[in-house]
Amino acid sequence: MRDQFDGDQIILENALPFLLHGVYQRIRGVTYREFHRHGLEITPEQWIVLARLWQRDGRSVSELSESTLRDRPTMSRILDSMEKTGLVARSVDREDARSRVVTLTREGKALRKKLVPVAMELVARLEAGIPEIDLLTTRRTLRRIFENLS
Amino acid sequence: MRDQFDGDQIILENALPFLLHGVYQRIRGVTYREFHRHGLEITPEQWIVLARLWQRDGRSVSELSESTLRDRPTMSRILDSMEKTGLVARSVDREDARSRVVTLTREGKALRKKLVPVAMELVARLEAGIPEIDLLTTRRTLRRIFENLS
DNA sequence: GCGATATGATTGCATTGACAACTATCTGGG
DNA sequence: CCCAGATAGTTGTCAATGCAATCATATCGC
Repeated sequence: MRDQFDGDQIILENALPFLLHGVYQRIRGVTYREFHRHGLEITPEQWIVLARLWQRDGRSVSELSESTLRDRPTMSRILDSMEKTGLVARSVDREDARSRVVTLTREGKALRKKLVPVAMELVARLEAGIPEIDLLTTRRTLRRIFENLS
Repeated sequence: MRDQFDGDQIILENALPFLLHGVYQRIRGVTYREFHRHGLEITPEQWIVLARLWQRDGRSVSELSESTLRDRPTMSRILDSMEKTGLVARSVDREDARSRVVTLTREGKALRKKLVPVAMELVARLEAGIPEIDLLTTRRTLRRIFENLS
């Protein structure tokens, strides 16, 4: 606390929200450019959706929304663009006509082999030289912050 | 690494980029609503700009862009909205006609007394129950990741 | 002093994202 | 069986963001 506020003077450099935003933006930018450098016309947000569908294909929009931490309207539009570029298809759920089943196209499935190695390289790069214990502490702390704000 | 990829199976829950995004989104949302709950019609991004100007008033758009980790077009537009709501004013720099000097209005200055306590409450809430040492490790790790991607 | 180049700022375009409103469909109480 | 309320999804609006392009002004080399 005292490292982020000195009286009513604000020390942004030490503020976790500021750091988190900066680090995430940088990760996102590097990821985006790395995908495109490999000729993969995909955004990091679409990559998350693909990752979920590779785990288990045929999910609803709501389920994708929750499991990727995006709200439903956002997921709906991410799927719009993925449908337009031919990565996924939406069809009406036979058991509930309100619901849509999102499935990977052949192309969406095929991307896995290309994207996963790029993602692994990126993770290796961003974690380089950081002790495993610090990474564990960071994850635990981030999860705790998340819960604190629930 | 192995906690995020199991073969070519992806475990999003352990992926730092995924965690960072989720935590930041939640912080941003809570901050936004907390400001508005107090009748402060301000976005978290505008709050960062104000914090910088409270430290030292009269900065250029570029300087604000760099010190808040936003790109220049983004800063330009954040300033548009802040100018519209009367928080800041832009004027031409006397020493360099390309440059604009951004200054706080009376209202922009006055917000400090209201916003800082709300921000301090938020920081206390998000850090609640987390050992100081873990917060330090987390900050150090985030900075290291940031540098790794430079 | 002039032209090439660099820099500061803005604008255009597309995506992500929050929130509210709306449509379609389902489910439960009577 | 029908209506009220809940749920799934989409659309509208607005702000934040990235990238490319543009415009104005400065600066550097000759």
